Amino acid sequence: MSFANASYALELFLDKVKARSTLSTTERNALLSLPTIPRQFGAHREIVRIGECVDHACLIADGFVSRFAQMEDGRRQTISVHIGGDMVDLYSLMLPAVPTPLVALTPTTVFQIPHVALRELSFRYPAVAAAFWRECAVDGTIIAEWLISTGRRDARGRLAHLLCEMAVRNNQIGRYNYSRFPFPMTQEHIADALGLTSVHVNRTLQGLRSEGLVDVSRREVIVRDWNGLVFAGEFDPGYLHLRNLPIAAGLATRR
Amino acid sequence: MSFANASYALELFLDKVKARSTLSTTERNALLSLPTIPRQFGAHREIVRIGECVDHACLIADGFVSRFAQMEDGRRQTISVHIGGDMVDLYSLMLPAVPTPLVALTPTTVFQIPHVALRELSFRYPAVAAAFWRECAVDGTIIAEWLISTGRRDARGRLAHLLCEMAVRNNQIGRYNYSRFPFPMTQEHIADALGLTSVHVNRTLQGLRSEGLVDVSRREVIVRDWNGLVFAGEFDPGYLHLRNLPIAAGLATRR
DNA sequence: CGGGCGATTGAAAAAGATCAAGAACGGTGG
DNA sequence: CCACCGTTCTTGATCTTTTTCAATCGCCCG
Repeated sequence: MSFANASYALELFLDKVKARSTLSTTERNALLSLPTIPRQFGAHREIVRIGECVDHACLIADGFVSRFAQMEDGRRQTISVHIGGDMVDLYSLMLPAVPTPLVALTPTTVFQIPHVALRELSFRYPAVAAAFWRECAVDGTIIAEWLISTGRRDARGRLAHLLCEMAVRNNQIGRYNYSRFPFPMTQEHIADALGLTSVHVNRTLQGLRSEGLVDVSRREVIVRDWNGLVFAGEFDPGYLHLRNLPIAAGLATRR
Repeated sequence: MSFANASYALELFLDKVKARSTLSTTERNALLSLPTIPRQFGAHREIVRIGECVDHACLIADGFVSRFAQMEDGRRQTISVHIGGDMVDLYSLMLPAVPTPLVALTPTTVFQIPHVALRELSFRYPAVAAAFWRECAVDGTIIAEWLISTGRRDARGRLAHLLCEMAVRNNQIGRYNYSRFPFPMTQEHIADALGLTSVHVNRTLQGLRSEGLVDVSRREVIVRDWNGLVFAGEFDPGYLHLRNLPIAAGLATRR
């Protein structure tokens, strides 16, 4: 089954926006009528290049995308990863010069939405402008959470936290549940996202499997013990700002 | 000399906004007439508490403030640090529930600006709204840069990067130059900002000093070799989005 | 069937954490 | 001005985590 059509993607995005902001019917419909330019990207293709000055934002319909920084010696740090329904670079409306490139990890369908259209929509409906602004703020809190994880958790904790986040986000778009979702990152990609080496990710993954917490393969994640994984990652989903999260009890909480 | 008056603080903030957005005279004046509620905080006092739902943003006039996350076992990760002229939590306009507390490291003068006033201003002047939104986006890129640093640089690189950033930001508010600026963080604070232990920060600091790059004390930073420090931290100030940065040649660049 | 990418393993080295103790510093009260 | 106290800094020794390097394995795809 294919998820690669524009109105479906816009609906996924709207679902997420609705979980964080309140919009009237008119505003929702206006958002759903945003113009879109379909684009296909093969695996490993760059969706936006560093330095480029973009005049559109990218809405992912299907696929898996990551944003990363690259150092001169080749080291990489992934800043965010994205799945269907994510408006990957809404912030580009305010900062059109791309600081960190976007790459497709799997074949990906993207709908480009012109900045002019987004601006016009925000101008006509202040509530939509606020909602967009709020989405950007949430993106910031997610990056902050990654910083916390990278700065203060060991490899096992970081891995568990990342997997929990991806479980919840996949669940939110309604395609999958917590116990099993697609996960096309290589161990190298995971390492880049967690500030580790792929060798260490490999060994840590084996640890999580042998603890009976989770199985991670190149295609998908199978969660064996959700509460255990949440505990290992000290995962508290509040930072994702999704209302009505059907999370099981026993979540770690930060003081 | 005291920097603790509201119009001076607003001017500092406006200077930064102007470096990133274009505003008309009317808009600038409107921004400068924002109402402010002065607050004083002693060292180690919490400026906003976690979980609290705020109805104002905090503009720092004078002092040094940090935002941090705390784990259950007491480990801390600092997410951002702030100096005079920073509107620390503009994002709270969109996400009023405080996810990470703010603490004063030194005696600090804060001017609280009511959300209603900020909202009214943005409503009347769309360019101001855009400027605020852009400020939030820049805050996000700074956090992303911290993530990159924490994920992919060793202790020496992280330290150098942090010191370069603070040099530039202090310089931007026009009080100090690159070679010497106040820096009231303890080695423990620095460790919390870099995802290290204070012991390791201590040793790394000694390394930087013996390399002749920089002297860091509890009061101030004295930069001995700016280019060397920039190189050590692979520092490229672009992410701060400050126009007309009078940076010396020889900056590291990311591909 | 072959090639290539990604996963896996082992051994050794390095970076950083931990623990514990002592020195220096900064501010306070007498 | 000095003595004292708590905080911060400094140091050494040791332990742990993670990286590095190098080799092999295995699987998927053309």
